[in-house]
Amino acid sequence: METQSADTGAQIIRRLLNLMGRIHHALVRSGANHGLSPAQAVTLWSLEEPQAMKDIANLFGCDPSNVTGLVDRLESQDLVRRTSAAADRRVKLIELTEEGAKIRRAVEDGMEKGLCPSTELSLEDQQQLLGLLQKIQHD
Amino acid sequence: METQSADTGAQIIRRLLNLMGRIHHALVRSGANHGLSPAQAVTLWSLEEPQAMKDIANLFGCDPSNVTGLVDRLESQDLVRRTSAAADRRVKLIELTEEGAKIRRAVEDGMEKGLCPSTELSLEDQQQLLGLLQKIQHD
DNA sequence: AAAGATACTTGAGTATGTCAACCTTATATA
DNA sequence: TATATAAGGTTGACATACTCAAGTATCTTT
Repeated sequence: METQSADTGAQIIRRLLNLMGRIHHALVRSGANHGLSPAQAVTLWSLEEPQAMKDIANLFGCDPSNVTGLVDRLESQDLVRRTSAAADRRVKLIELTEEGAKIRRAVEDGMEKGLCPSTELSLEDQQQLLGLLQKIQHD
Repeated sequence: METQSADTGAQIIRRLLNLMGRIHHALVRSGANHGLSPAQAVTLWSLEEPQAMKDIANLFGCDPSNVTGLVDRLESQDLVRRTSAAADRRVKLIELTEEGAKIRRAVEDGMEKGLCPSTELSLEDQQQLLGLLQKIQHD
């Protein structure tokens, strides 16, 4: 029983890693169609809501100075804008420009076209999958 | 109905992207515990079986020349070895050394500890999830 | 007000990635 | 058979992505 459970867990991780590769690939590829590097595509993706630099760094698990460069390059393409937070002037909020939001939507569309569990699963299966994923992410 | 399905699909993608972040994070973090950079951890991970350079490039969706550098650095740490394929002498097969295999196993263990759907789902739910993931990956 | 923490930037250095040009080996076509 | 064409890898030049240590500006604590 114990070993069976561990086995299933390992298989799930393997499957998820594989799936992760496909999703990441779809995101990067769709971003590339709009002139984005992989890191830029991921950054833009995470900016549905404005975020502080430190939150982005935290999300990516990288050094804050790395985010400085990332945002610099996105800003020089007018996809993103730094604004100072009123409450704490140390904080810089990063938000999409109109152009950035447009590209983000285009990337999102491209992803759904390139990779669509919906097309591969019945509606029932989709809802079951969603339910299980929600259970995992109860944090 | 149509829109409900599209909605579910979008939610699934969002959940999976979130989960993807966690898994990738766990892999990178576990790799870092063994002195591996993110790209090196992913590369080692994909070498359960020996792979040709071009297969790795294809898997990562990157330029072949990039793989040259990756493998160079792994080889200089004695984690990986280039061997010529007998059938086609253009091809170079990359395989783990004993040391490389050891670290790969350690990384795998670390990942399962750091991130374990098994601990968050009942055995039934795990098997259901595995079944759904298998349906998605019928390729 | 002084000391310490937090958010971000800068500069130096490495790793990761692309592209174009090249060498070697296979394969196709004449 | 010869010759062209393609495929797998490497190299060199360059942009990007990353880390670390040090620095600036702004809170927060005492």
